[in-house]
Amino acid sequence: MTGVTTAAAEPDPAEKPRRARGEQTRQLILETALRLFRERGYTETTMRAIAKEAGVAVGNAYYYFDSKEHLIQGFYDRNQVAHRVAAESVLTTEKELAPRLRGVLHAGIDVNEPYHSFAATFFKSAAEPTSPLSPFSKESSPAREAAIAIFRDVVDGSTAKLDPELRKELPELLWLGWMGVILFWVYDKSPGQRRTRRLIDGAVPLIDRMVSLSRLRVLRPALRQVLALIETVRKDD
Amino acid sequence: MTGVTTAAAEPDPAEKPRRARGEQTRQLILETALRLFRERGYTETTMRAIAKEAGVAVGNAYYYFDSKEHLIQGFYDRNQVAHRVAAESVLTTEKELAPRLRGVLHAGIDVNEPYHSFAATFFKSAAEPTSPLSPFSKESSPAREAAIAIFRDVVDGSTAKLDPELRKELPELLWLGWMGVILFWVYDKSPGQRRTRRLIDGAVPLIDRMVSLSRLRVLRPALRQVLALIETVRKDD
DNA sequence: CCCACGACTTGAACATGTTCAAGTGGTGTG
DNA sequence: CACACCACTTGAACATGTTCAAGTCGTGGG
Repeated sequence: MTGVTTAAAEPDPAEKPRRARGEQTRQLILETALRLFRERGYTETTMRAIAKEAGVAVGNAYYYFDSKEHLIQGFYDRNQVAHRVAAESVLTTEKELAPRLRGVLHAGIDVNEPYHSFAATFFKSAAEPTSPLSPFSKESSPAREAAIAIFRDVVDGSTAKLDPELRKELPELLWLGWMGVILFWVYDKSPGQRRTRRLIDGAVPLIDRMVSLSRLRVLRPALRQVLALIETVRKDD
Repeated sequence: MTGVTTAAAEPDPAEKPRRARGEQTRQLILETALRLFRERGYTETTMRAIAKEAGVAVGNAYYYFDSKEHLIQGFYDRNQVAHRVAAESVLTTEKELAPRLRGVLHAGIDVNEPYHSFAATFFKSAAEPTSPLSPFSKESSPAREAAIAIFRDVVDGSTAKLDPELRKELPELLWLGWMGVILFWVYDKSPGQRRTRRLIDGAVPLIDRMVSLSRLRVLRPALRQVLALIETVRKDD
């Protein structure tokens, strides 16, 4: 917008011949910001505080990040990677669909747990459809794809037998469900967010059962109907 | 919070002995704000502009509304009532579950349609869990109950035969689904939001079918499982 | 070696949501 | 009728995200 460095960030190091110094400052600002967010919360952390703490001018932060919200993207990306790592062990150990899914979901909550108190605060940023932080936005596309890939792994690495059509759609559906869990989690005020844990433990067997049932003859038309709906809705414009 | 008039608003006229003048000013400010929101969008409308246009001081707006976001609650309540009215005709005409539900959902979109462009802008306000504007918040409880009541009407006024347990839970589940539709609608950039219409037309028969199927013996355990999950998750803390 | 370019940095200025101490005026009471 | 109370109103002051014109400085080309 302002002819300034795009927010594409880390996963794209082959852009302009960025001098090393610049990247260093960028990281410094990001680190500082995330630390302050963790320590004081998102709203309570002012851009001035971030700049001061990082030892730069406030305008400098805006040279690297289009807005305060854009700093969250860093958090976003980081957690995505952490989720992948945390899910690793279950995905190599378990072979059945249910425990694989359960493990991945719990791992996701584990990873986010330390940030629950302020995740809620900046969650609103992600909710705005026009925001680049929205999980459905173009800018979030890489992170989204990476997240969906985890669920593809959950499905493909499992022994579950299922309709090929469903198999194709399931990862994205599970990701959507995961978004729902996150939404629930953000609103969850129970101690340790145990309601979210209960939700996961209750929903996984249910999903597992429904996936099994979907092979029943009586349910065949229903399944086709579901898949047709997805198809219809997905078509843009 | 500031010992100031609570935001309970219109549905509670039997509060403090509010002088007529006050209520008048309150309405004036609200009308002006909603008009400007519609004309220029939410973000582009400044509190100063609202005050100026309404011919009052900016501080006066804050005497009646705790924040700019609180002005949205007015919009919220109003649309709730409009939805009820718009749904009336289908609910008296149709007797089958599917068309009743379909009619109510389409009516809801109809009512919101004129505000789509800026609904997205302030949607973020509603998304923040701590915000009184959240559909799950205590403050939204009356509006939420009213909305659920519509869906209770959809179910109870229909000829559909269903498990009594499910019957009890269905209205709230349908409301939750409605929230999902709204979420989809907010993100829907297709012309006239036709994808949302397609979603409704596709999902309603599906729900109808699933409700019917739920009476099948094979699916009995699955239904029980669903209901048990709801029960478990609902328990606070 | 010098210079020009452009990446990088600065901090004051700006826009806007919000607060607050100081009124203003109508009304019920002595 | 005068007074005190209190609902209501005011606008300047404040906090904070964001912008921008003006630097600073290292580096590659002449």
